[in-house]
Amino acid sequence: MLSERRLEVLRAIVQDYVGTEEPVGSKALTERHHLGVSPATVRNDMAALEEEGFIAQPHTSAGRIPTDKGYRLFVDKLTSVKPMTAPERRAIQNFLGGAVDLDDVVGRTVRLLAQLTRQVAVVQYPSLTRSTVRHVELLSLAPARLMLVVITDTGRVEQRHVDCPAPFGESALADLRARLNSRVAGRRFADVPQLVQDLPESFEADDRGTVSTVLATLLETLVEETEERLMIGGTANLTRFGHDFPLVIRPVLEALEEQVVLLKLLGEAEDSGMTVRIGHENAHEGLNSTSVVSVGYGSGGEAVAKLGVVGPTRMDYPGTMGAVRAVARYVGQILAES
Amino acid sequence: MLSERRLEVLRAIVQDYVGTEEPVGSKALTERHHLGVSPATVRNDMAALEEEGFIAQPHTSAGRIPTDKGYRLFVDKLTSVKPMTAPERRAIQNFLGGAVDLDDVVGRTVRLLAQLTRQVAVVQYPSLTRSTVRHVELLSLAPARLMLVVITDTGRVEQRHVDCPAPFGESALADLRARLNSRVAGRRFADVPQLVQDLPESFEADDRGTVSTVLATLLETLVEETEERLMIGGTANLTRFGHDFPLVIRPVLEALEEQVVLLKLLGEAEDSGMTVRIGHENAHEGLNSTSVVSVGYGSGGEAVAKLGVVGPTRMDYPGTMGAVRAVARYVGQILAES
DNA sequence: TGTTGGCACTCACCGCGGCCGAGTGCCAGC
DNA sequence: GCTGGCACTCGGCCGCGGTGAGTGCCAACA
Repeated sequence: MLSERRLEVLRAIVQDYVGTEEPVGSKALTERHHLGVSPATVRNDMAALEEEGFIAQPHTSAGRIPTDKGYRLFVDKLTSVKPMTAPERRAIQNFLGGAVDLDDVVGRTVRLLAQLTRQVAVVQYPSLTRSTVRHVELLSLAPARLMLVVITDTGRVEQRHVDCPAPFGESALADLRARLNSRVAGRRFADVPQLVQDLPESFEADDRGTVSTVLATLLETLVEETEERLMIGGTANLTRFGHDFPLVIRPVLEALEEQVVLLKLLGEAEDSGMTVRIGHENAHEGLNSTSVVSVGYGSGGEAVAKLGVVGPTRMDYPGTMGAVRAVARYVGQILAES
Repeated sequence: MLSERRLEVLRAIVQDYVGTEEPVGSKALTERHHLGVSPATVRNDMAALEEEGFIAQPHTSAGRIPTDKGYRLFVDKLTSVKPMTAPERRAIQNFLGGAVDLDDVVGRTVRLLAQLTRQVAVVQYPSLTRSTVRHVELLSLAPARLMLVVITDTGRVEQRHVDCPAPFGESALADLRARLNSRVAGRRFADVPQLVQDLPESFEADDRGTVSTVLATLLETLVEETEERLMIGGTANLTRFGHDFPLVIRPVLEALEEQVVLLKLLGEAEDSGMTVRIGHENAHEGLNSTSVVSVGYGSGGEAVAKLGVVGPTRMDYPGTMGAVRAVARYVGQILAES
């Protein structure tokens, strides 16, 4: 086990490196922190920390920088989330309070988070898994072509075209529309599949193909609708990455463009509580030199979606975690109110 | 006026510089292009071109690079749009053809354009104002509460609640729905107001209030929902900007995050035909070292929105313009079909 | 055993100077 | 008006040594 002082040294190294972006040496450490020991002692401690893999030196004769493992220990044991100041909290509330609709809430949240943390912000739209179907509408566009419109209780409207295997009469259409609505209206998305399962059987043999096609499209729509969307912002902050950034920034930009990657990233985080993934802890290769701080947010006690930031592993963890937590809390409040 | 050969020299300089990203000298020019004259002659021509401000030299003893003015002349007079090859066109069609809804069309278009041009792609959602109405749907939510859904030919769906002054029967609803659609379906938004003007008169006195309310809401939707949205992609391509890119990339990223800036950018372009804005021709300062190639697209002959790419002034103009034009054309087709 | 001062060593960084070569402008000749 | 020749410029590329921050090791000390 590492002694108390050695942990203190690690903490000091992390703090200095995050601040200066340069490898930190033993002498500088003793000067900037009152550790009460001489540089020589610190050197011994550093050697031990390096032995354990918490820090590394980029060149033989240079200072040390924290490794992913070092940051991990720092985040887990050596620091605590830095709370926002009262003015900051007020500013957050004011800014988010001005939102007019869901898109606006998410948009403002992204901008706010990017500004507060000076990093790339990612906000997932609230999950719609608990939404219900308000109405399903079927329109005939051509003899064998229908339009399916699904309206949810959250006011969302989704629309799809359906190419029928066979022409479908107006009366059959009206029939299907009526039966469909009587079954699914007011029901939760998740329940729709079994509610409509046996519907084709009650139709004429000629029409069953079309009915099945319509149902398949409906189910597909619901699945897609519950699929999570997200918004990102603050990509300009990537330019603050460091000197070697041309090489680093590209895979990050590429990863950020792949919503799938980001959704997986957020999905891997814990449902409740804040998650910090550091460097190589991120499964995606392009994000190996970044850290992701994420947390769930929701209108009630339960998280309906997640938000977070992506930044260099060399980031101000306490401050970032504080900002992420605070923003998540206030977004939850706003959602609960609206 | 510049002689024919001097224009040829300018064209060669642009082509070489775009390819190599390095200042091009007189000797290299004569070697790579069969101009039929010696380097000395080319030097004279270059001096003249520099005098006129079409090219410049970064250092006293280096080759020349085109200025914004040089690129402008190149685009206007010295080149033509490079058409896509047949396989490319097929690939575009296949890729866009797989889209399931408007969001998907726009998303695919952005990805496609970014990939084809290897630059940042910007696609504006079809504007409502220039669209036509495909269908208006009315649903009864409660005795005196309706839902109005407007579906446009571009696949966009807008939805509103209507609180009626008086209860409205199902038959009257069906009647209104039918008459409304027979009048406005297929018509442009702009024409809707006079088309429905006298509609209330043909209803029972009791229902006129509701009909008027519905119509008011419909008109309001058409007017109010002109909010333009857009999608961008391919920001990872910004890393191909050049060596000095850390300084250049940041304002570009910042500009791209401001949708207002981009909308203004596209708005400034001509409504029909392709627009190329080179370097300082862009009003926004952050985009002074980029060129923007944009074009309108639409389901019919008329443009309903714009799309384009943002890249370094040193870009392959013929190729980029070809790709932008081709994508716009096929997106228009897809929208018309769906 | 842990801490400290001393000391030799390493090596990235910086500034200097010289060389090289691509590219230029000018000019006289065809 | 084109061409070859020529002197000149100057950015980029070594190779050089000096500098200094930082290290590891060791002997001495509490």
